[in-house]
Amino acid sequence: MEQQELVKLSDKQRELIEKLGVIMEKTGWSPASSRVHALLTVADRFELTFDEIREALNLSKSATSNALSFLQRLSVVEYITKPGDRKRYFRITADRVMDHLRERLKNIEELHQVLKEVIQQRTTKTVEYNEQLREDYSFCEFFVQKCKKIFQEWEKKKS
Amino acid sequence: MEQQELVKLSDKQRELIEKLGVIMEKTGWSPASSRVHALLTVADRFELTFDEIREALNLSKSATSNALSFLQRLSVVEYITKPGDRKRYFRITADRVMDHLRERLKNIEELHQVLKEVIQQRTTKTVEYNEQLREDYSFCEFFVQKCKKIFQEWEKKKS
DNA sequence: TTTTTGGTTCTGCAAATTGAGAACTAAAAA
DNA sequence: TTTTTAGTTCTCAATTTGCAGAACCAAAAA
Repeated sequence: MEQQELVKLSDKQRELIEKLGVIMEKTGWSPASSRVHALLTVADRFELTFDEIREALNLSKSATSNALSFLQRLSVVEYITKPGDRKRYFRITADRVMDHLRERLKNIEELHQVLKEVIQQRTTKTVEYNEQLREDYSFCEFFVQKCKKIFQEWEKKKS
Repeated sequence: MEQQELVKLSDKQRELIEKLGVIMEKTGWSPASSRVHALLTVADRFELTFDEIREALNLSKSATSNALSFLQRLSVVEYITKPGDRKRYFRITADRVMDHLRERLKNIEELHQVLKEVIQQRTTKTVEYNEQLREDYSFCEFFVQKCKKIFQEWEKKKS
């Protein structure tokens, strides 16, 4: 019979949750997922239980559960357990920013792939425009390759 | 009294419009905007009038108008006019891929900025996690800086 | 074996988004 | 001056999304 859990948040923390939340919403996450992620990022304890999260953000169980599944599917959040404790402790996965960017790079790789097909099927009459497209295509390639290098370089730097 | 305009699209072109469309929807564009953009990318003529666009995609005037305004606001699409012709000819703006990526980089810069605030307000008790956050922060910085270099390098390469 | 805990899934509603169709507008043409 | 053209804006209906609340479930505790 445990007493009421509580995650105390300062005004500054609440403000940061909103700011971070909006940034992640812009990348396509739902409001609830964005805020759960933000809460785990700013809270004083960085491992929070399901109920602590839902209480701190005033979410329903379903919203909390769905947000957590979503974030876990993206490998942005993981959970640990503690011996003799049935609860899960959710926390931000390390390296999440880099992984997130890697994920977004995939979108550009998709674009690159489709641009190739577009170029292949284009009429040869629009010479200048085709040149433009080829340039976009090469740029995608260049960019993706360079980004991968950036990731590698960073990993080397860390080790 | 001009005859019916027509933008002929092959099956392959229609397929590519859908593929490209989905990719752009993933970045947050509406279905209609994504398809207008895709049409302008794959059509044999790369400058199309309002009515050609709406007819080729079976859109309403309002959907066409809104999609075009949206794309013009992003500077992804522009229009030209021809002497003695009242119609506007819409087309894809050059360098759109790079500009699009630049735009997305801003999101990371925002994240970088907020991470700084998060770090400043964090309890000093979660030593390891704070280290992780600082690393994310530095990585953002590293990445943004490197990306800007990539853009510069590409521009130099072109000229 | 029943109850409690920690969460997931289902149902349904409210709000936001999207786009159709009609009304509108400004400029050019007749 | 009226009509036509080229496009914009308004209104509304149809989806879509996001989440609350309730029902549900499996494992542990009682």
